[in-house]
Amino acid sequence: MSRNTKTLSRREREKLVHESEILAAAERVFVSKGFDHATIEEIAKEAEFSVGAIYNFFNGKDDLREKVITKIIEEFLTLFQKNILSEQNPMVAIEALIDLRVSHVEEHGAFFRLVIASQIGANINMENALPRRCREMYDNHIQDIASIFKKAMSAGLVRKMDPIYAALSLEGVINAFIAYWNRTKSSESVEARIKHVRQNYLHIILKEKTGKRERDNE
Amino acid sequence: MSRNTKTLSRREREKLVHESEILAAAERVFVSKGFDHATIEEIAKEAEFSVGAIYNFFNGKDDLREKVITKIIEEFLTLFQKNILSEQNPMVAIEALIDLRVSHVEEHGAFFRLVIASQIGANINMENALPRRCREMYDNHIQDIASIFKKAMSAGLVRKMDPIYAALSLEGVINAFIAYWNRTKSSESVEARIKHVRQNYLHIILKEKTGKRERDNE
Amino acid sequence: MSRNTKTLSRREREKLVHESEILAAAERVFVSKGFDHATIEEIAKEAEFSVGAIYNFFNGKDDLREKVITKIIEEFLTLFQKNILSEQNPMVAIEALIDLRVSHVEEHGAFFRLVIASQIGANINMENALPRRCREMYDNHIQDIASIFKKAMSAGLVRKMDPIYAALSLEGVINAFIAYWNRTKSSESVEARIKHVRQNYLHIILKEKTGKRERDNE
Amino acid sequence: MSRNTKTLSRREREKLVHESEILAAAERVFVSKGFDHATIEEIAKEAEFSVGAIYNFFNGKDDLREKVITKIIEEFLTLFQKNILSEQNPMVAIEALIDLRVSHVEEHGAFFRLVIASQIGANINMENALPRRCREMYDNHIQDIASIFKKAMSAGLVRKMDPIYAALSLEGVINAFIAYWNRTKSSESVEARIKHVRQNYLHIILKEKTGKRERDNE
DNA sequence: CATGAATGAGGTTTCATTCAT
DNA sequence: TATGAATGAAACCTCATTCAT
Repeated sequence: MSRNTKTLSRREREKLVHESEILAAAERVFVSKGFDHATIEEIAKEAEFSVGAIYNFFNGKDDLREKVITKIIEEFLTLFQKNILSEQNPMVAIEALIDLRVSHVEEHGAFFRLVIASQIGANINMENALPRRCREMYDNHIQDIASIFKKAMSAGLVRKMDPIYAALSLEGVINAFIAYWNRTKSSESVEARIKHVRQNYLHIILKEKTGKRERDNE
Repeated sequence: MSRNTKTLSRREREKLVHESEILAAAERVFVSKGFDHATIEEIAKEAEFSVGAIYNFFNGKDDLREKVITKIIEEFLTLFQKNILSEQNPMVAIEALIDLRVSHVEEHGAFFRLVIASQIGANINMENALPRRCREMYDNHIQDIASIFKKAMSAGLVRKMDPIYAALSLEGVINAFIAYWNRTKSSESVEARIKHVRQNYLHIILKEKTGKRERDNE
Repeated sequence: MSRNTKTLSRREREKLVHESEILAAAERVFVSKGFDHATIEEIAKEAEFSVGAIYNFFNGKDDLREKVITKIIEEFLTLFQKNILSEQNPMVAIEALIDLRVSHVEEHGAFFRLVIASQIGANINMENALPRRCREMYDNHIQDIASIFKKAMSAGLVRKMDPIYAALSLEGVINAFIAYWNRTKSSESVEARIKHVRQNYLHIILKEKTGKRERDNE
Repeated sequence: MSRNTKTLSRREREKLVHESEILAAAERVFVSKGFDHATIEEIAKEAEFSVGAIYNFFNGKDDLREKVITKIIEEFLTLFQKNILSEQNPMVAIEALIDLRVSHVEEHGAFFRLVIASQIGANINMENALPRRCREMYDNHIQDIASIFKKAMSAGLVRKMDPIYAALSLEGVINAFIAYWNRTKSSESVEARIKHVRQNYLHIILKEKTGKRERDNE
């Protein structure tokens, strides 16, 4: 904390670089093979390190798995906090969130696949579960979204409902759409996908004022 | 077909019973451990059979996995076709579907955990994927839900949108809620849960006629 | 011994028939799969009996193996004793032996494949070896052939050499030729094959009298 | 090719040594137990490695089996090509071949037992068969022997016959003798054995010139 | 006797982890 | 630190044999 990146020795800097190279390689392998079918050897090959090197940086496969998940979530949440939480206008924030989620999954399929899939398996057994810290971060994230919705409801922009469920709904809808696009191997652009979310979910929950929205959909 | 159940010999009948006992045991183990962490030995123990017996019924672990998933999906879809598809009134059908999904997951957590988790992992690699047949069945199921929505839209009961996305939304919302309840280890009753889905999603997509709906929510 | 086939009860007669059906089925499976890759289940299926039935007739796979080998050898030796040993003229006997060996392998590939292959593996370890009794029978057989050669040598028909090695040579040459025909999937007639043995081995060991033999070869 | 043995690192050199140690151990176990009764565990123990190590070098038992056979054949054929094929005088070459075969089997029983047994079992089913490459090598080997015989025949040293069958005969005779010595647990010296082959087969096929040969035999 | 489902010992194979160099 | 060969526990799977019906 007190020492920033600039004060790190070459050794320390290289170590960080190597660590993140391994994490990136592990992510690729995890995503393509699934956690349990990924092997350390393959990760090592992908990272262009030796098997032993992996163990110099991480305490085994499980640790690697947790760190990969944590890294992906943290990256997403950093973007979320920077771009969405800071936004004052709740509707703009919600639109930006949809944007972020859809494009993030596009260039970073791992988030959806690993994190959400892990979360679904959560509370099954320890081995498959998300790291506790990630679950907490994710719960906070849902709370954050909920508070955006609350603000939008207070402003009369969105129909009244339990903000938590509103947040969950948005998550669920986006996940279902993404799964559908994956399943059908759809090749729509990110923009087209975002439009689908807007027209088929977001507009629905908006408070109608003029009936304009509905015409918009057609 | 020409020989119905009554004409099966005791041997044949017992074999069918044993097969379904093994499937049930495998489902329990798969659900509690996840596919990859479940072992044939544990499944055998759970089923109160020997390891070898499992292999008299199924062609290895992967076959067992596919058969379990298929069985669960088929059971769900049978209920769906019997109780929901036959329903003429689209709104009643949608309510019944929510009912079915929430209560099915309650007493049969496997559906959600295994099937949905598999589906999400689908298109990653073959080993984790849903059997092709199940994917087709699931896609048909989505189409069925979509056609219910279409009917509801034609009747002016639900806001206009792409019926496929409406179906996906419903799926996604229910999944997200269920995941949330799992995560928070919520112990709400099935009725309470169904009510959440109604108030926080279903009512939203209904076409407002009198403004009655919104008052309902509070 | 004192009761011949005619005095056997239907039960006993059927038992013998079944036993020999199983032996024949086992031979077919052993020949096509090799001893170790043959399974009792497959033999049972081939014999159109249940697995359990096999065990009513034989004391397990190993017993079955020994009985199959013994049966094949005995059948061959019965033919040998009837057709060759009784022959007074040694050259006729030798020709007849070549005839028998080549045509026997043709219609009964098992002899060559199982017995000879077993014999080669002999004295390696008990499990692969020929049953002791078969080895003794085979050794006697070699002695019998040797005595035919001895007679032929005494009569000045065949060049002088150790009769045992002469017998072994004949066996070896025939085996090598058969292996070659198998390898090249030759489809020559039995007659052509017999002619090969005559021209390329038998004529060679004959004592030349007139030089006629050699012209014969071309 | 560009890096010769001398440029291999210690690691690489050790790996090659270990690989050949495993091959040698596997050969010993295969020879004493037969392919199907040999276990990886026993091979590992014999090689003084762990079970897993075997799999670092070979792709399973079958691969190991093929590599062992290939190695033995190649070693034999290398000796054959160096010592026999280069020999100009065909009679010297044939004598040297008998020498090589008899002494090779003596100190390397594997050649006879594994390779010949495999070859005999060949065309039964894939699992027992020789690797295709070995079969081709063996066929070439037979051709090589045949061409030596052809030369000897052209030189008027050996009676005229089909050179291929002459080669096969030599193989068959040697194999039959070896099998006999195995069966009778003969403890004759290599020299004595070679003499048997000469007197009881080789001399027979020589073209008589002076009648000297025949006197030689007695 | 006939049946064939059930058994479980024994084999094969994988792969996370260690450790000497 | 980096390497990658070696390890061995743990999983999968087969099939000879048994035994209740």
